[in-house]
Formats: sequence, structure tokens, C-alpha cells
Amino acid sequence: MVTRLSRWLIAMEQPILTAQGLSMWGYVVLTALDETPLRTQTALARTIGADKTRIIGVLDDLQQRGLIRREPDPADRRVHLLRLTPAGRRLHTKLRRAIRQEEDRLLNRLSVADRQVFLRVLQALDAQS
Amino acid sequence: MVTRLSRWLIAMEQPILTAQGLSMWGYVVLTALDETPLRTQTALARTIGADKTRIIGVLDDLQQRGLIRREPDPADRRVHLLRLTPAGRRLHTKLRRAIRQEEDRLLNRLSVADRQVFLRVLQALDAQS
DNA sequence: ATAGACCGTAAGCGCATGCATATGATTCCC
DNA sequence: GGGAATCATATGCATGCGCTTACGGTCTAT
Repeated sequence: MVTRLSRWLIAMEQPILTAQGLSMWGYVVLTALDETPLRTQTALARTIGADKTRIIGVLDDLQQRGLIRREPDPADRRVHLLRLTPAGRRLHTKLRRAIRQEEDRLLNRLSVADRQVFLRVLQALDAQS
Repeated sequence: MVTRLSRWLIAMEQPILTAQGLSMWGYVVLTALDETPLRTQTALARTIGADKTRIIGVLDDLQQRGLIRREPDPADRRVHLLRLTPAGRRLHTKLRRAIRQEEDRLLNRLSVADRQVFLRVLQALDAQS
């Protein structure tokens, strides 16, 4: 069930992201930086459950597209601090809205109450993991 | 969200399955055969969203362990019909119970009502995917 | 009888991922 | 000051997976 559901949900999001030339991980990174606006790469990778070595390419790409900024941390020169640019924030907002719309479309056979419960529980489970 | 949730659910199930020397796909196959007791390999693969070429190893393993049976279909000699053995059914029941228990443990901070809604919605979404 | 489709099987290709190693630079602690 | 740890980076290895191709055998429709 999990496998199928995951794949199905991913298949739902994928076209939205692809249309903006963004990868899943790209979107995940933007989301994480939207939630916590300033982070080191290591912290980000840990938070999003990505391999820190593997997200470097993703970050390079996002940076090159002007969606995030990497700044040296004055307090520790080993560190880059990541933040969203205004363009990154705008794109993220747009994508999130589009994905929410698509989710709504897929959930619209549920009652409003059920839907709210489901999303709330998902959020709670996500927060706990 | 999807990625992390999937990973979390998988991380929950994995130790239970590993303890019985079963893979995720192994468990998925047992579940599918429990639900529909007699199926061709192609139908099974389609149902569980697996690649028909990739599940052959899984089926080989399950068969070797006496958990499933492959029988020629008298109506079509190209086809193997798959079914659970009693041992397969017993193992599946045991694993399903253990996984349910673990889910309950993880969901136990939710109200009973919320939990029921959540699982019901998950099921509905799965059915629609 | 023949052509095309299907079944199960084996294997190839490319990609993603988890994990590990190594590097240079930097920081922290003794 | 020196050693160990940490950061970001690059890269290797093994594995899994989606997709594809090919094969021998079988089935269906013409």
C-alpha cells in the first residue's frame, strides 16, 4: 500500500515540478528553507533526510538558478549558510499552491471533515518522524 | 512530505520483516495473495505495482521457502498460477499483526476517531491509485 | 498455417541512493 | 601547539529499480 501510494503521489507532483524544471529534491529543499530560512547544508540535509554529499548538486543547481543563496558563515568559515532568494520564495509559493490544488482535486471525494483530519494527522506524523 | 512519510513507514516495517527474513516486496506479494488467492504473475505484478521481471526473484525465494506455490494453469500453459501455502498464510498473518501493532504504537497519540479516519482515507486513496 | 500477442524468464542500461572514503580548510578542546 | 572533529566537496561501490530487449513456448484470430 505504501509503495503504491507513494508512487501515485509522486506521480501527481512530478509534472508540476517538471514544468518548472525542478526536481523533487529541489522542491524539498525550497520547502525546508521556506520553513527555516537560514541553515547550514549539513543541517538541511539532516532535516530533509538527504545524503549531504548528494544534495550538493541540487544546491548547485538551485543556486545557479538564483533560487537560493549560499553565504559564508562569519562565525565558522567551514560553513555555508543557505537561504531562499525572493525568486526562490516566489517559485516555492507557486509550486506549493499548485500541488495543494492537485491534492485538493484528488481528495475532493472525501468529506471536508475527513480531509482535514487526514491532513492534520499527516502533519502530526511528519512532525514526529 | 511523501518522501519522508514513506521512509518513515518503511523504517517502521523493515525490522519486522527482516526478523522473518522477508523483503518488502516479499511481504507485499504475500499480502496481495492473501487478498486474492489465485493470480497469474503478470496480474500480481500489475496489482502491486512491481515490474514483472523484477519480482521473479522474489517469487523464486518465496516458493523456495514454501510460502507460495506456483502451479501451471491448465487453461493456458504459458501461465503460472500463484497461491499462498498454509505456511505463507500463517507468516503473513503474523507479520500483519506485528506491523499493525507497531502502527498502533506510533499512532497512539492520536484519538481513536482520528486514527480511524486516517486509516480509512489512506485505504480509499490507495484504492483509487 | 501463419502472424501477432502474451507469459515467464534472463539480462542490459542508466539512474538514484545509502554508505563510505578522502581531501583541504577550519574549529574546538586538551 | 597538536590532535581530533567538523564542513563542504568529490567520488567510489553496491544495490535497487524502471524500462527495455530478447527468447522459447503458448495462445488467439485470420
